[in-house]
Amino acid sequence: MPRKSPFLTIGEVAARTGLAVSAIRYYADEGLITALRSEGGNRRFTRSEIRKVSFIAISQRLGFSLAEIRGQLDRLPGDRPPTKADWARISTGFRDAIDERMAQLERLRDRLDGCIGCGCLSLDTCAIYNGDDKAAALGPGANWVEKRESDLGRPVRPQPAG
Amino acid sequence: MPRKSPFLTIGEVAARTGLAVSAIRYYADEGLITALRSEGGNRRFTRSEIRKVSFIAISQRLGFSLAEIRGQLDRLPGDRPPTKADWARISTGFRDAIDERMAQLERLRDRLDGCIGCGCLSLDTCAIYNGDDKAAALGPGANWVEKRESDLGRPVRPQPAG
DNA sequence: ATACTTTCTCAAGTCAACTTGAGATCAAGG
DNA sequence: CCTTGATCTCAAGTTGACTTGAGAAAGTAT
Repeated sequence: MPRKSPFLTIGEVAARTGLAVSAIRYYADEGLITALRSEGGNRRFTRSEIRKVSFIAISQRLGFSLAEIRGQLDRLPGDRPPTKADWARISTGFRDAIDERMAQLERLRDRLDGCIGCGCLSLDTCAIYNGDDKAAALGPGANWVEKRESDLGRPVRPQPAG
Repeated sequence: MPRKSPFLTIGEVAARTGLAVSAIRYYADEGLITALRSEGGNRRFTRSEIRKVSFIAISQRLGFSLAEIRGQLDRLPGDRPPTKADWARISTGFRDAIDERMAQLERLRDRLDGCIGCGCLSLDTCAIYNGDDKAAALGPGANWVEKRESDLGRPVRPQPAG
């Protein structure tokens, strides 16, 4: 084990963050975090990189993709270690994102209440599916409120399971 | 185009739900929905299958995986078309799931407020990451509140961008 | 110097949820 | 019957976020 250096090995970063070594390597290769190199060529990380890894892990928990996370990390200074203020700014963005997601769910739930009443669950009329964030362009009205369920015609045979 | 039958072609199901034909086929192959067959071997769907497809699409919007959705769909009767009550029961499950997700986010947000204050974002101490739903087993305290950032030692060279 | 662990580089595999493509067949209007 | 468009099967490709494996080199304790 490496003794005493301001730099951390990939294994240490992995241990500190609880992630797999391969994940850390992946983030470094993707440029999400910065890896320096030892004389022998092994990756070495500054402590501030750990914070970035933490940021990545937490953001993923909130449902952000690595692409989105990259966008946030790009807002950090590239020439100096990020300060508390730098991180706080991004944390605030987090809070906003959470609030937004919650508001979305709340709208969804309200609409759902109506849906439980009507029991429709039809894509074209369902308020959940056709929220304000995405409107599917659909054909003429589908009638999920029982129109005529008789009129059997063509014979059928069950699908061979598989 | 098929004229007048209580059964729908895969293309009609796709058009009604706004999904791709390949997606419908995939769901049928996976057994999430039931496909009957025409004499010639083409898939034929009852109207209630559309509702299932809608259910799948909506559930995915709420962040459920197909595996979870399958679990819900399995609760529907296999021998008869689902009634309004059957669907309402599942819709209620929806509502509960949304409420749960919202509660999770709310806890997250409250914890985040503390984090913005401390500016930590450290995986082992961060309240967001170490929520009540998952506790990472980590080593002895990582000190992200600046311990000693001096003591440079081993030389390093930047990683070849790639 | 030896032994042992860690890390390295690639390449390839995994999983979910589908999509795409090839070549053949079905269905329906004229 | 013929033509056109919809479907069929089966295999393989796609994307995101990694993991796994092989074989070699680095790093550290003794």
